[in-house]
Amino acid sequence: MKLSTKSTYGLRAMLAIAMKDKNTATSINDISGAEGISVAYLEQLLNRLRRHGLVESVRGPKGGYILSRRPSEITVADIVKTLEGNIYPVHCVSPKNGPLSACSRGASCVPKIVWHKLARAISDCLESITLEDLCAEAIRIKRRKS
Amino acid sequence: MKLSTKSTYGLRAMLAIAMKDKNTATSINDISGAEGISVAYLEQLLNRLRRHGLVESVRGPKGGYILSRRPSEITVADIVKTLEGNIYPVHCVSPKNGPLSACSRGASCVPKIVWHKLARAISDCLESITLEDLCAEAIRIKRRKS
DNA sequence: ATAATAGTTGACAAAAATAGTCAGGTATGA
DNA sequence: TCATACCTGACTATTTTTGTCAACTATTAT
Repeated sequence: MKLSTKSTYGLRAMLAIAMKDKNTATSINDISGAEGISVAYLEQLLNRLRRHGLVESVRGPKGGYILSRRPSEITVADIVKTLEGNIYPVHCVSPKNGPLSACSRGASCVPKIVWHKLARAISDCLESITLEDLCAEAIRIKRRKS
Repeated sequence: MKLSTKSTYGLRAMLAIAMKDKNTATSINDISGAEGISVAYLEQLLNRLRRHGLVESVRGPKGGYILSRRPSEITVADIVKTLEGNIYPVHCVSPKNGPLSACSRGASCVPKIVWHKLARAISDCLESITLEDLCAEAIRIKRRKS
């Protein structure tokens, strides 16, 4: 029941990009320096986020990444789903297994009730938090310090 | 963000034990046959559940396992915590890291807000479901079939 | 007693996932 | 045309998962 570093690093990277002016791209090098994550690993993560349409890249000098939607339109669930592959705690409740999520144990599988509830709880939680929320919190913390 | 088979198998085993009369022990062999899980692996899981006080063992012929508390007093969270080690999606929000869960990133770590909320959502969900609930559901399903 | 049943324990091992690294490539602006 | 910075795929070490196996201990029926 662990999230991998992909999600935690990915969220930190996305937050770093979101905190900048909309027109200013954030380079991997900047993120690496600020967050202490290796450049090569960040490349992998941001590439994935770009292919899933969460960020856009700007090449050349002064290049980097910008959000492809407004911070209020990007949820933590979007980021986690992209980087972990999916968000489901047990594969039998993944939508891939049909709309009624039938696994090999059939419809009378009682434990599946639990995993469905859990999947819903996780989904609801992560979908309720946007990058805008986190930016606001970051600004609040910064202000409190000064 | 995956639960291991330890949790899914473990819950099925616990449910099998809970479905039997309180005074009748359920052997690993029975569970293995009914659930299609290997005897050797079940031994590992039930041992852990016993050491954490969720089941008691009865040795010798007609032996097996019984619940050490009433089904209404055992939650899915108990089982998952025992078998996965803990229930926290990110180690930085584990209580081991102090009451305020300080990680190396300190108190001003904004992403931590997310992981705390997630940990709470998961915990609340799994703590709200008891073995009694699942037994009731199993009986309901069985009745519907006949 | 003793044989059969059934839990106890620790060590071992294959397979998969994680957490990166690395080399070489492409696009862009000064 | 050079420096910056993204792009891509392949590769690898480590850790976790998912078990297996062998030998042992306790209990009951005969």
